[in-house]
Amino acid sequence: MDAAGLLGTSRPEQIVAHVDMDCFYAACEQRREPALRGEPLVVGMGYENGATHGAVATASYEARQYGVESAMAISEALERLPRKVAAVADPDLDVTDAGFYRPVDMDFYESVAADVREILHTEADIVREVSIDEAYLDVTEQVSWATVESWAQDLKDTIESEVGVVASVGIAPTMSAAKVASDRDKPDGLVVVEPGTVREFFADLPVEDVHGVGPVTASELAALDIETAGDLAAADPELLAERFGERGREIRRYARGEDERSVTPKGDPKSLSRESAFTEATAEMEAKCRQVRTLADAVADRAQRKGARYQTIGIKVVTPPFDVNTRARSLPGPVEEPDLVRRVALDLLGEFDDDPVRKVGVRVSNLDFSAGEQANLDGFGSDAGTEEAVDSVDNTNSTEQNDGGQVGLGTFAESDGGSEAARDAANEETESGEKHISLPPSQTTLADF
DNA sequence: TCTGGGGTCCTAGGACCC
DNA sequence: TCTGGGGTCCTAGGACCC
Repeated sequence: MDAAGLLGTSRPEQIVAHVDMDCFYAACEQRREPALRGEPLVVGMGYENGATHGAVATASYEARQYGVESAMAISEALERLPRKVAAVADPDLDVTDAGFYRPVDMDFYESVAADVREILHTEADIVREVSIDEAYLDVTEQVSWATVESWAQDLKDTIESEVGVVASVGIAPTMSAAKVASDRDKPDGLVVVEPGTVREFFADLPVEDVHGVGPVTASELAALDIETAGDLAAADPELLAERFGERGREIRRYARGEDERSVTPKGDPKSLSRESAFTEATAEMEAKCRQVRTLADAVADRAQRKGARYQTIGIKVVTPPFDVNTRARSLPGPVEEPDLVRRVALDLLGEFDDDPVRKVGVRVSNLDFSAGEQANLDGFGSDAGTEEAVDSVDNTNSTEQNDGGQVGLGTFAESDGGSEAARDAANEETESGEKHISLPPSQTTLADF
């Protein structure tokens, strides 16, 4: 509609900075435990001190020297880089070729990331956080191409002196180029890609470096003799579209330095989920149910803290060797009802009764953030109508929410007016025998689910 | 190399409606 | 009874990102 939209690329050059913390989890551990600085250090997810299961979340550069990479199984990492204590005890091992292992501590990393974020928001007008350790900044209005490098150096210095972790920064006229630039000279990198040089900058890079090209696409591209970003930039767009759909055109545009995206702050999440793996695959229903209940409660709790109501509840079940199954069920309208998350998740899990399972997850999606405080009132009101939890297992805190004399909340009773009638209607089958449920979207008494 | 946890977007098929 | 075509919503899976 507006001129910028019609003109596309002719919009004035943006100046985009991509800020990427260097092996962030490891850096946080080193900040907390300075003796770990300069040592090979592995931070493991699903890992407990002294154990061998889990996967590498982050490895320090010293640990990477030994071939330890992120996403690698801890067991394999240990083969390449033994634990220091093990090496001390074992005469066959060299203590100098050993390292330290720590479990992930997200709460701590979050607190460090918050400190970094504060600096980013102080130093840039527009910030888009991509993950805990990465963000795009739009600094078009505050610096020029002539001054951006010293601005970036100041930013890096500030982060290091105030927070104690190191960032790499890439500057470019597009987001995709800035991202690659921040990675170019890690650790402690600072790379500026001037306007007009983006395609040239990409040309010799392997296709995997292009945003949106993962292992699967890369090997399919290799079969087409497309191995560098330059090859991709020069490839026939129709051929790519045929092979990869719209994404094919998109990765080609990125490789050519064409990226229309502008930096916008991140909006509300689209889904919330929790998952966790069993130490080894189990077919035992009781164990699976217990896990799903725990995850369902955790997800519902997060949704509540974020003020999100959800219309779809789903599970993920990973069966050996590594088959990912998802099941989901949508409700007539968004709700905030932890008990429902549990019941639906357990119900969906029923399909996998006898299957060995290595991992389960619970997700809510179709989120609605519009409710605000009304969600709490709704949630409370509907609680009264929902009968006791089906499985009466751990009801240790069942006493709290019961009466409490909530007369003071009478003001909203009006808006809840027709609910009881609607409820009754919904719980009966229509005369024709169809199960036609026509609840208004805000209705939360969905006992049938 | 048997593989953690939290997300996003895209695609394809089926149901359903007009 | 058979026939069109378009649109939307839902589910499931896949690829990708960090």
